Amino acid sequence: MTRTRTKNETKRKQILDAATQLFTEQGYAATSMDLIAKISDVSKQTVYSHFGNKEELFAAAITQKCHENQFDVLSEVELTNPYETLLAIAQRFFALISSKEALAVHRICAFESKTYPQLSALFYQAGPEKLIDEMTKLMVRISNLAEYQIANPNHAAVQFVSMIKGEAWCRLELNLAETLSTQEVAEYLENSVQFFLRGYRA
Amino acid sequence: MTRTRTKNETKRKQILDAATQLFTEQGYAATSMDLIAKISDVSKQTVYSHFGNKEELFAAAITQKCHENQFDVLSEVELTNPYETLLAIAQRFFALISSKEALAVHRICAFESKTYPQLSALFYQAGPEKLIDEMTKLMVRISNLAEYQIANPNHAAVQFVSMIKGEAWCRLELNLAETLSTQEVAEYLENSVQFFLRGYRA
DNA sequence: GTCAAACTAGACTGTCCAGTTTATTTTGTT
DNA sequence: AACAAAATAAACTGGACAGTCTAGTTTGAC
Repeated sequence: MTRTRTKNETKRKQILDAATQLFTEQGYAATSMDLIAKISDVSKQTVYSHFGNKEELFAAAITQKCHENQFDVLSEVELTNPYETLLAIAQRFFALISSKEALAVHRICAFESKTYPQLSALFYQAGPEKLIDEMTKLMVRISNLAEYQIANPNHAAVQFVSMIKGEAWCRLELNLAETLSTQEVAEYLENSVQFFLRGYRA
Repeated sequence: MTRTRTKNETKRKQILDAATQLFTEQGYAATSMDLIAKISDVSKQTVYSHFGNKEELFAAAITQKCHENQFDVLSEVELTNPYETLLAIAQRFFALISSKEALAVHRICAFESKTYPQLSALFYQAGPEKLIDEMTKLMVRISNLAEYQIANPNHAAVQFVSMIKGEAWCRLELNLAETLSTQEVAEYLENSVQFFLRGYRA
């Protein structure tokens, strides 16, 4: 019977949290293992004991972030008023993708996609793909209403999501968002939902 | 009269080309000045003589790339057939943003936007902003046709451009484009242009 | 209470790299 | 042809950093 002692799960979490924050904020190359150890208030050796090397830690950190921040399921929403429903979805979705965290993870996944294709695939599956799938189902349901006619629900889902992201998101990703007024965004979202429903009215 | 000798413009271009390629492919941190010198077939000292330091060279390289790859002016296109016109624009635009080069520049500008906000601003002005401006003018012209009614041409331009980018571009930016069939993309673009015109029909 | 494994602190190795220095060669202008 | 600046080659400096090693401390399972 060999004595065993489990590694401290709290410390693991501290390391992972610090790593996630630093990697997403500063990128892979610019983040040092020494700093991660310091910020997580743990010795460097402990970092290496929990995660074999920098690459492993990076993968673990990004993977964790992808699994948080999932967009809530929306297949069971009411559809009595498609405009109100879609507008609410649009607003929640825009808020999610505008968050500092989501933007940072997206930036780093895109940037490191050559070096870490598994991570960008993971990001895609946990984020855009999942959302498009959900939205496609919703489009089918809208199409079943008498007033609307959607020949290709998948295309419609992509069109809706892309439109909602819009150019505002492009500015956000480039860190040029000082000029972004909530008023303008709200108007754009309303206009877009109206336009979308008009385009698919039977 | 002091003797002068101009720096070799050819060498400057060699350096800038190598730097652009390496920076966009590998990022700022991962690209060394030694490698840039080697690839541009020039001594390291010459690199430092033409561009004072790494940051300057990086800025010069990205700036250059932003000024190439401009989307051609489209304000003078024919409008006898809006569908054909918009479809042609959609196809050209999608081809441009799908190019390896454009994707690489976008990735690095987004990633380094904290460190080099001037560069992401430059990218935005030379790319998205310019295009939206042109498209807005086009939307005004479409709205002047009897069959169409566009209350907010700017929103319409953003909607059109965002939709065309669509989800395919998201996959491309994440380097997940193996699954991208030209057939599917073509269908999506046609469907989107039709949908767009339907939504803004008077 | 014992013991092995988790943890700590910090020194250390080897590598990479930005930027400089030096000594020499090339080249364009006068 | 003369000369000053441009270019080259290669060594060098100093700092950062991934990963290892050592020596000692804490802790939890038995």
